[in-house]
Amino acid sequence: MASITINDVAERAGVSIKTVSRVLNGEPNVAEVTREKVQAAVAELNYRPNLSARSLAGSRSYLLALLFNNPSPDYVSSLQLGAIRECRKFGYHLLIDWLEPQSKNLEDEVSATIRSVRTDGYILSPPISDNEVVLSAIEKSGTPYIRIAPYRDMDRGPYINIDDAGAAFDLTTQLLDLGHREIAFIKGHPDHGATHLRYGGYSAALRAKGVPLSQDLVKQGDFSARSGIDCAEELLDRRVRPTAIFASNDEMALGVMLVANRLGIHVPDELSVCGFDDMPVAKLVWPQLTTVRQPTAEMSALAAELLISRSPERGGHLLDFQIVTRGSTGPAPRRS
Amino acid sequence: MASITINDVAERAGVSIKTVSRVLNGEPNVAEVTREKVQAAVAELNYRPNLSARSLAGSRSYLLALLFNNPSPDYVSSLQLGAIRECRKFGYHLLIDWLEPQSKNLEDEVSATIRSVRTDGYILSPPISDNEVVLSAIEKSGTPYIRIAPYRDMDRGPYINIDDAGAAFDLTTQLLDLGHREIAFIKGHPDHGATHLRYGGYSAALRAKGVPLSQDLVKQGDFSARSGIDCAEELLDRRVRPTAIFASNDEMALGVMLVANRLGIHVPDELSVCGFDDMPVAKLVWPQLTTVRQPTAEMSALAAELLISRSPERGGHLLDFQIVTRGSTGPAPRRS
DNA sequence: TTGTAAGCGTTATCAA
DNA sequence: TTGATAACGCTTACAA
Repeated sequence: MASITINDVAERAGVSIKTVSRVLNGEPNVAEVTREKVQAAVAELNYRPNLSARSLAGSRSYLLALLFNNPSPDYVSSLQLGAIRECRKFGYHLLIDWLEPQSKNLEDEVSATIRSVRTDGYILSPPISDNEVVLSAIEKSGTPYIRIAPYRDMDRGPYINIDDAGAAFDLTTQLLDLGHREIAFIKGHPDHGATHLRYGGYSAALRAKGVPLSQDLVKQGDFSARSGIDCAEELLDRRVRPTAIFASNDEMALGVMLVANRLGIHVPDELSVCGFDDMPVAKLVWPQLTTVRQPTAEMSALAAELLISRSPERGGHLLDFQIVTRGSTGPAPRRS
Repeated sequence: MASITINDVAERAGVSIKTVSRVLNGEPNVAEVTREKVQAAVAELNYRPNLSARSLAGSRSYLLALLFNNPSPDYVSSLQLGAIRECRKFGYHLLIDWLEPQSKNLEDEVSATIRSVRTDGYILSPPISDNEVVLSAIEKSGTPYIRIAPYRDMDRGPYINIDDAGAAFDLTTQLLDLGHREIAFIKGHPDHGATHLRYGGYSAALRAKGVPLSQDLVKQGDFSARSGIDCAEELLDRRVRPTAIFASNDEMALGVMLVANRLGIHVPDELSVCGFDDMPVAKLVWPQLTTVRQPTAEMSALAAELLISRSPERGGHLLDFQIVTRGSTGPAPRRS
């Protein structure tokens, strides 16, 4: 049970522990022969350095933390996988925590965590990316962090996002080009930056084509399928229906599809529907959803990579999105 | 930036660091006055013990790890939340890792992780719960572990599950009582214990009522909605259809509902559908799914609690399930 | 290029 | 009931 330590390796290789440490950390100024001897000893003993000891003695903990509070398991899960994959590449491990923004002692919880477990960095996913309490607690600790898809204070620190507004603009324009004029929009949760950016893109596209924006066609959802259902019911259960509904994420679009189905409204002949995110659910519904693919896992992987390489420079990393046209959108029906 | 250590607390309280340590760990033999003095100092300085130091010096790391490889983000996410909640109660933190069972160097990956980051315990979720390589690697390290919903070697160590077979038996019986005789079954991924147990319950129920089990009505899925769609197509796209389909999880049941929808088959009048798990998706489809509710988050919370309290005794903890009857099941249609 | 010695912030040992 | 003092397994100065 007694585990193998750096001393065992040093002894076996016939060098000092400092030299073993050098090899382990890829430091320069080690003779090639010595390096090989040490590596051989490490391999023979199947030695793994103890994380706690490393963390206590040195300046890195080989731990990253992902903070989230997001109603979409698909989205979070995708972020987790991207981060885990990247962590593994570099011998890092991922710690996760669910934060409750409306918790009264959020500040305490966060700062207690920060000071007891010193991770090498935090990945903040929306809506935590814009949470002032969390941000300032982390900043106070001096720990590096990266925000995924933030909305405010863009020059506050490093972040990763896609051009949410541009994507919504493009998709809306595509609907307009198909002849749609009554395009409804279902907004996401107000705490998420994407909500505002996507809505901005939608309204800009209408404006660009000179189509008036009617508040009757804009509904407030919260990114959950449930809210998509509720909003769709309001939008579709009336005399004059929109010819298209742009739900600002796929889960809400699923809700729309379910309602359309139930009401016997044919998609896309009578109603075009599109979503955002290209989550697995987009390919399950029939017809499959026209949506925007964003590289979720790549975003968190990049975040992890930046934190691990210790080069998270202030400023943004903009990744590419892609409009994915599937069967749920089509030409606007002619009004009788 | 220099963080507050146990020395600062000791100085402020006018005691030795050992005494502070005693108070921190709730050890006996500390005078009440002393205890209060120390607690006051801790509060004033807002001191938090350093995890790495604790882990290095002592026998606990205040870290738990959840291992998974599961196609259902809903399920995994629910397990994570249960574990996180419980961890927070006791000042623990949760580390997660995605394992690839078919990876050639799985053994290495697991044992490397185990020996570099010494967690106080592992929570194994299906299908990892039955992975021999992972199990023996953990056992070799002497780290406690708890299996969620395992299938084999039940007396190998502690585990937590529900009576999957019993639940499937009850639900199948309910369908039989509604008059169904042609009840199709969609199996889950073969690596998951639940797959075999649920199928066992289904067939036992048929046997109990003297209804012959037809292999034509049993399809092999993998717990993904996609596979539910594929199996449903095979089952429904034929002259003589089953009158009910029991999908062994909700995601596959969603697939079935989508296909039925597409084919214009009315649920539940022409076809009864039921699922298993009572995931959020069960309430999204229309009609809502009849399913089995299992306390996923409670299962992982219990696992965490047992590991933290260091009392994971060999043997099982059986939690209650509940049949949830909703609109997707009804009396069998009369054959013309 | 290599090694010695001093921490890092806790818990464990053992004596007072 | 308390407190010196020695680990724990590493990294970081600083020498050699």
